[in-house]
Amino acid sequence: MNNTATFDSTFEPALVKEMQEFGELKHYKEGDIIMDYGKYIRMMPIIVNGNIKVLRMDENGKEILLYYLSSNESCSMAYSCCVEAKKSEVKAIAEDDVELIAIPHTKLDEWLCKYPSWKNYIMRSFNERFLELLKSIESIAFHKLDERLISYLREKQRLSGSSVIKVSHYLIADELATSRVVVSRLLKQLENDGKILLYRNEIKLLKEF
Amino acid sequence: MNNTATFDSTFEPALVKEMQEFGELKHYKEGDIIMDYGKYIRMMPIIVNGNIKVLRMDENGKEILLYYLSSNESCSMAYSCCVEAKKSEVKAIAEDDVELIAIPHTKLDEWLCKYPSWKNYIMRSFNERFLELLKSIESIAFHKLDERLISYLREKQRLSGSSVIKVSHYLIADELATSRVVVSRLLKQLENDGKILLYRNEIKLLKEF
DNA sequence: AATCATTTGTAACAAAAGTCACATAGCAAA
DNA sequence: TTTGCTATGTGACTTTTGTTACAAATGATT
Repeated sequence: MNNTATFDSTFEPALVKEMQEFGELKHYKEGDIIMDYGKYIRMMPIIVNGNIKVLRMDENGKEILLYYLSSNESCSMAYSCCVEAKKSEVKAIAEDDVELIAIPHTKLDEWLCKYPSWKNYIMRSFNERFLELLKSIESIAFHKLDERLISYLREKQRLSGSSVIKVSHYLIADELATSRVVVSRLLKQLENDGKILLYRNEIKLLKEF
Repeated sequence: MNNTATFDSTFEPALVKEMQEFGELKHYKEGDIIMDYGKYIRMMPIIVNGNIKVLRMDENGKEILLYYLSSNESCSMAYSCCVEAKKSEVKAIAEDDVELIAIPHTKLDEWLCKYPSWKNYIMRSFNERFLELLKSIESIAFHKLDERLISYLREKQRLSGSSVIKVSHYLIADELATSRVVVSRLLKQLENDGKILLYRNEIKLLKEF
């Protein structure tokens, strides 16, 4: 394993060394399913680069986007699942090409007491994920679809670093837990307002957006 | 401190002893604010008996119910906030009379390495709270108000152990993040369907509910 | 009993979101 | 070029939710 440059400032040298020794560097391509509902989780991922989207499905198969994980972040859900040997309640998909370090669950506990920086990282991670879920709840409970759609597009822009977003209206509808027709309608409204341009599988955000 | 009978099966004797020594038993009356937005959190609560409701407010002051905490449970949010010396992002109110043990933040870390049962408790707590939030998201995103209202009433029934629920339509509307008129309308529908009986500040759930 | 604050009921309407049906456009493989 | 699949556009309609306004009921307090 290499590519841990960014970790050097976060973790103690001895921990970085252990991470290099016991962590396994994994690669995923865009669209790969990294974690799925009901699967046991045996390792905790720390993302080196790329973005992961985390989804939740209801009884009827409808999925909603919970949050994204980016470089240096980790899924705290995975952590507590590992420690407790639980099955996953969420699905994780590579949003683009992803490189991550898989930490075997046997080490998670050990490091918690051994390295303060690890404990802090885990706690910060729990807190961040908790806040992401709160943000998600706020978004659904307090904001109308047009606002949620705009937030969604901004988030995509932030993650990809580009104003050209490659998605179909169907995917957006899925991730916002609504229907395609509604999304098309709202997007067309944004286009009429001069905020965006619509193409097949592509949305271009203008300066006015 | 006494009243830790239920903890004996969960925690090592030595830990129970430490909890008795360092934990502070606190009492709250129904409606007391146990934790508020922006306040620093310096102790982690473990509930001995009673129920606590945890709320989240948006920018405009509207609040939504996140979940309830009952006996033996704890707010994992408080834990990570303690460790990181963060301000609270949520509000906690005593749903009925509450007794809790306040663990000072200095002990949290120490016990994590010292007592496996403590670490397990904390991890389970994180996981449970995470799942509560997922449930909350599912409820808002996938279910219509009539279904959410029914779940709400059932939860109240479960917590109070009674089929007679003492709340105003206003409170329900607040906690479900909707308006009073809508709640009254849906409740009246349930009454017409022979599922409940409506009184002032009181809802009686019938067998048919 | 009269007063008052609070809660609940309800009509009427507006806005938001969901659904159905079908047309059209874009792209790629045969 | 034709075929076919997928994506998008849009009208028409329904359902759900939100809003406003006001009436009536309830319970506590003078």
